Amino acid sequence: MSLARAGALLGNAATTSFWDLAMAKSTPKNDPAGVRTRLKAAGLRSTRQRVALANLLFQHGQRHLTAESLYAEAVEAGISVSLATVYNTLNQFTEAGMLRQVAVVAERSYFDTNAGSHQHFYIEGDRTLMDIPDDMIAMASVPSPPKGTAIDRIDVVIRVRRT
Amino acid sequence: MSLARAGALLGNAATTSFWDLAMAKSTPKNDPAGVRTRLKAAGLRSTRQRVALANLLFQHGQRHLTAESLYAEAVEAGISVSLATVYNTLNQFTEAGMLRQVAVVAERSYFDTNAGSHQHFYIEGDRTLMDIPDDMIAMASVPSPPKGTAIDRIDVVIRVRRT
DNA sequence: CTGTGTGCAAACTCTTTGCATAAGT
DNA sequence: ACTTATGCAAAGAGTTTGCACACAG
Repeated sequence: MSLARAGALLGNAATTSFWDLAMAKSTPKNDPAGVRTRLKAAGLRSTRQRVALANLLFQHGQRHLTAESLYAEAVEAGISVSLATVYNTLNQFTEAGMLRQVAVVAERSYFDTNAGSHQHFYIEGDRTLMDIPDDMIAMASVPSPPKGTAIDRIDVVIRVRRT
Repeated sequence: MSLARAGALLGNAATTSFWDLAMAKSTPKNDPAGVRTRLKAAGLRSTRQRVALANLLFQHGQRHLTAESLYAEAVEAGISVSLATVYNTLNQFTEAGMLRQVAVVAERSYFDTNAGSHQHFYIEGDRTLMDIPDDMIAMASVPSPPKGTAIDRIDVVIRVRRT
């Protein structure tokens, strides 16, 4: 497999986030963030909670979060929403391709507002994720998948600790 | 970063498993598997349960398992052990470097009897892990870690699905 | 003997679900 | 109106912990 192809699999091609798409498309007057438009496109009703959470997620520009952290943010922002709804919403957004779920540690699910294929640093002491700039990582060779299977995606997590 | 160095970080150097070490070292008469010797080296008492589990883990040659699957195996084999002890033992072995914990999905912890640095396929439908042969994967470039941190290890999971 | 390991059940964390109520289209 | 989403609490998975008893060194 060529390096170019391997690079593409790791997301070295420019990634387009949900947010970029939303902004590039129509932004009606009462939908400054384009969130309602985007929800409709995903077949999701624009409920108060979903719009509020989507705004928190994509407007505020936070990139990595857990259900608990988003819930805390919502409470902080005075949004009336239950933790269960936060979980449901994160799962629906993930299913709709607006978020990406990242497995780094067993005890917690991380969601990334950049749904494009890209890779992560995980800072062990901080329980924090950081994006790895696309042009800074590439695979030299990618193994062929086991017979009868096709590659869905490649996840690279570089675990670092404070020195 | 050179390719050679990047390769090493991905575990392209020959990896030596706990089992190989145990076999290479002393194998006393009443310890055909070398497990008791190895436990002592790790500062762990050779209790009936630990020896039995270690034998299941390293003698039988199973590579990837969860706490539940090891517990099921133990019950099957007629070993009297509790699920809590299986969890404790897996964690102790991991801490001692005899096992490696792999994060692939949020809902389950996988343990790998190959504690050396190497990478994995994850077959999504099957919830199954497969090792990637060391010489089949390499990074072309590895980003420098964030300031004030050092790379602990790099995990690559290639998610595949059946076609 | 002495101290560590084990078993059990209960606790805990994270996440999902059931059902009545609320709200979007 | 009609249907889907929400909130709450309860259930559920996976994992850890506390304490009395068992056992290895």
